[in-house]
Amino acid sequence: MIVLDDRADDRTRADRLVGDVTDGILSGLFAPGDRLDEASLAERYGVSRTPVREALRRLASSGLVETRPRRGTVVASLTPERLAELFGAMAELEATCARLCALSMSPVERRRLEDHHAAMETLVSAEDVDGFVSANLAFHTQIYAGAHNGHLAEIAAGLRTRLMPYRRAQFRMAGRLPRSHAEHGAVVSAILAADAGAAHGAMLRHVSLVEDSFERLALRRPR
Amino acid sequence: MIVLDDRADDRTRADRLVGDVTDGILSGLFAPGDRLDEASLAERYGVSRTPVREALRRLASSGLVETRPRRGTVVASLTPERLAELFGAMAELEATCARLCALSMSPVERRRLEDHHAAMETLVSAEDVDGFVSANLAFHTQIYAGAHNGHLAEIAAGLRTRLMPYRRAQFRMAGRLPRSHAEHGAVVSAILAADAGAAHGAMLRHVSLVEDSFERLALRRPR
DNA sequence: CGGGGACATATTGTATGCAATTAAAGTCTT
DNA sequence: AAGACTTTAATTGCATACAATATGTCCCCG
Repeated sequence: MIVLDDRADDRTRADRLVGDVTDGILSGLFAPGDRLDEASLAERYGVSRTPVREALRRLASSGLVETRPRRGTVVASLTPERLAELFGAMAELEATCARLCALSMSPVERRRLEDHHAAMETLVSAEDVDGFVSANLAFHTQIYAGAHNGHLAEIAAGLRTRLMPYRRAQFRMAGRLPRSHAEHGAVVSAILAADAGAAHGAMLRHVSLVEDSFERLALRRPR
Repeated sequence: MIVLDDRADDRTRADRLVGDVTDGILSGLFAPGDRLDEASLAERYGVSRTPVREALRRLASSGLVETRPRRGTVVASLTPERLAELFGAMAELEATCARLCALSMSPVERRRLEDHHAAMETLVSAEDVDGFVSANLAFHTQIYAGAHNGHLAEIAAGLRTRLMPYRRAQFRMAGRLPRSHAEHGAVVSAILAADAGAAHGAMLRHVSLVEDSFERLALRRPR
């Protein structure tokens, strides 16, 4: 039997739609406030309304879109206040993870974190923004994992993806790379020294500074 | 003209099912590990499979049930490790909120918190467990609100609800009421003194102790 | 007597049709 | 001409039918 492109994996259509629509939102194809009409999405992706509905419901529970009964779904548009809350929550969560890392990371984990941070130095000198962005994600993921609390890690990672679209241009700001790297250094040192308070503070400062740079960006290009 | 309770019932069937099935799980009607078959649920609640599916998906995203593609849905059974993670995450979140309270509660909020705590003294002396449980929820809710971060508050409140069934019997343990009240006292003092570190520590200890008492309970009555 | 495989059954995933509700356009009255 | 009511179009909510897949059973073979 000839199997067309449809049978690549056992993921359901709704699963794939969640990914596709998420990408659409993150890429700007669907802008905040845009109406996500079930029939149009179904046609666009070549499926029926049923899996589209399921995907939209899941996106709603993750906060990427907002659905009101019988009134349809729109891409979530975050008010500046709400956005600040999300950034603040993420900063606190990451700081908490860093604190737990300082307390409970295994020697191997500490070593890997140190190595990873050292390796990022190269990316900074080369001004390899894309490489840094990707390594940065890995760095923070290591922090989540080092907290040894899967649920905290889930929450933090979820928040990070959700805030991704609002952070894209950040690392392209002049001098942001070396600064981020230096801040990472403070976090790593504190964790290696098992200084919980310092790790918390350093991470809180780091993520909050990223937030600041976002806000300056947002002010320059409102809406 | 006559627009009294327009909010009467715009809830969808799926909305109601989420509530019903949640109650069923929390009340023990559906035990962890039980299979939640779409057709049976549809018949039981007198609806079609469509809203049942939607409700199950939402419950899955809240963590109350687990769904695997083409393999159906079962009531989530938390392993002891997973449960410990959830309690740990809640402890950290509440501690973070307490820390933020110490830093940023308004004078009015501090006053209200102090008053509320003082009023709980009466419930302790009277050994009014139900009253204390309810006042306890209000106490922690004030802490969430005092952090001035709606998203953190949402996460913390969600976790608290999810863990509710595992905490029910706790306050009935001998001597738990006065002890909890004393721990609250430490938190309140630290917040009133604007001592962020102490507030964090006191809340972390408080919630972790509650967790301990749960674990002793769970060990005594396994499954 | 045990194991592997084909078949049967049950359950989920998807599509489609209909009903209910909302938002909007148009009409009528004052 | 402005506002309110009626009507109309569009979209969501729900039900049902069909398709695809996992699970359980039975038989055959070793």
